Amino acid sequence: MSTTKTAAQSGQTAPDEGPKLPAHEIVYQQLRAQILFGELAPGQAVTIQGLTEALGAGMTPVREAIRRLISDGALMFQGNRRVSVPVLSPADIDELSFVRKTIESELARRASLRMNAVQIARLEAIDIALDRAISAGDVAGYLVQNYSFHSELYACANAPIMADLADRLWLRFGPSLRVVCGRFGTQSFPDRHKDIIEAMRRGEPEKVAQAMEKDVAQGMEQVSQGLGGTN
Amino acid sequence: MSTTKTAAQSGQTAPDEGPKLPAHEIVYQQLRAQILFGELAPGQAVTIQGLTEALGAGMTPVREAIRRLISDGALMFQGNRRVSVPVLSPADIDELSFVRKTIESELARRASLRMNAVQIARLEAIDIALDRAISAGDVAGYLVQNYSFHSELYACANAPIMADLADRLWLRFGPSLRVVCGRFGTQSFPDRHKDIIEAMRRGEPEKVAQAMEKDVAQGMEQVSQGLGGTN
DNA sequence: GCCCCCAGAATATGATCAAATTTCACCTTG
DNA sequence: CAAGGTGAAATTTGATCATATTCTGGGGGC
Repeated sequence: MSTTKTAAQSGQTAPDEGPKLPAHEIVYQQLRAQILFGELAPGQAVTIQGLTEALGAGMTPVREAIRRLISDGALMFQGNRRVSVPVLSPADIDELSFVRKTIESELARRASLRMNAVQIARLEAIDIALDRAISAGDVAGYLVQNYSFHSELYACANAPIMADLADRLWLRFGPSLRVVCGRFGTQSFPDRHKDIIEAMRRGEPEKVAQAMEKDVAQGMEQVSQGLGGTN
Repeated sequence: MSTTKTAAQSGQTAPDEGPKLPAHEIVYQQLRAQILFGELAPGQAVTIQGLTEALGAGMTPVREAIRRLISDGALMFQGNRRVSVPVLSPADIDELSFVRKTIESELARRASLRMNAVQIARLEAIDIALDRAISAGDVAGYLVQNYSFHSELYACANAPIMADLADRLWLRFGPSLRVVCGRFGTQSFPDRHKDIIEAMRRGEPEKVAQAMEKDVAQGMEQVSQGLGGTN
């Protein structure tokens, strides 16, 4: 009768990594990061068994994570039980560009109506880190900081559905963006993030939205150009 | 709708029956239809084991289907491992309305540039069936035909990403739409579908897009009004 | 060159483990 | 004495794993 687990959860405040979140969630986050930041190339095949040993996880969590990512558009169900990273066509990029421009500019508009000085400062800090990554030619760092900038901004918009949609869209062009940056580097940006921050400090939501639309348009244009040659 | 079990091993006499699609896909489609057409109410709890016996399927297919639907926004992961049908807040409806207006009007515009007379006729046939359902007070039929109208239209737009997004959005307000229709009936529509078809025959994409935007706005307004009282 | 057979991977099942909510008895309190 | 709250046990439900089955694709034999 005294065989109950007494030693397990005594006062441990657990320096352990998250014992709280389930395995399929961890696998999902890991795969998501790999796709967002370009560790998986467009067209690359993804197998369940490959991931089970690569991530040291069981089969069921990997299966569920893959299902979610397929639903996100981050992975593609190539008919015959095969799963791969999607390759973007020019038409796909065109669609993504349209949707991103409308949704993300609206998110930026809404965020600008709610952000306080502290939040804007945090955004600026991310942008500075982004500049450092560009100067250093750190492609991975650039991708991470660029995503952080947008993600942090959208988190302030108080619009969970649109923020979720925007997040999903990033998963679709993450691999391709990585390819383009690896091919041509990270320069060639007249940084619109500065415009966004400036307009935010002035309290001009329309200017913020316009700057965001330009930022998105530039980004998608770069992807379009970069993929035009080959692929 | 008592879905009898053992839909998996249908006889080999019918080659159409579906020996090709896996079980988790079937479960996904069934659940998707139940959500879209309001067999599940907002706020209702969804359990894995409940679905396994209700649909006569195994546990793994049900789990994967639920993951996909959570990713679609059709189901909600209520923190402590519980899954339920989301309840829409007014802010949610506002977001959905904005996104639907932009995406679906663009889809309608693109579709109108590509549709031929046969496709338009098919659309009109759906709209006639829709009118019949309204006249008969057939709420389920109304929901099905209304979805068919939009779905068929978007399938002609040659824009898979946006069509996919639109489909996902429908899953979010399907249950609430059902509640509203069950509460107030299906009348009160000055039918914008007629305007869409008319503008399409005339070859006026902008008119088509505008009519679609109004149709969406009316629909979301109705949901907003209908949910205002309770819930 | 075509067909059959085999290997490998994905799908599906059931069992087992862990967690959370619920139930219910017992104690405290008005 | 009755009513309400607290705590642990029990049931319900979700998560994970090991295993069996099925399907796809390719290679060898005819």
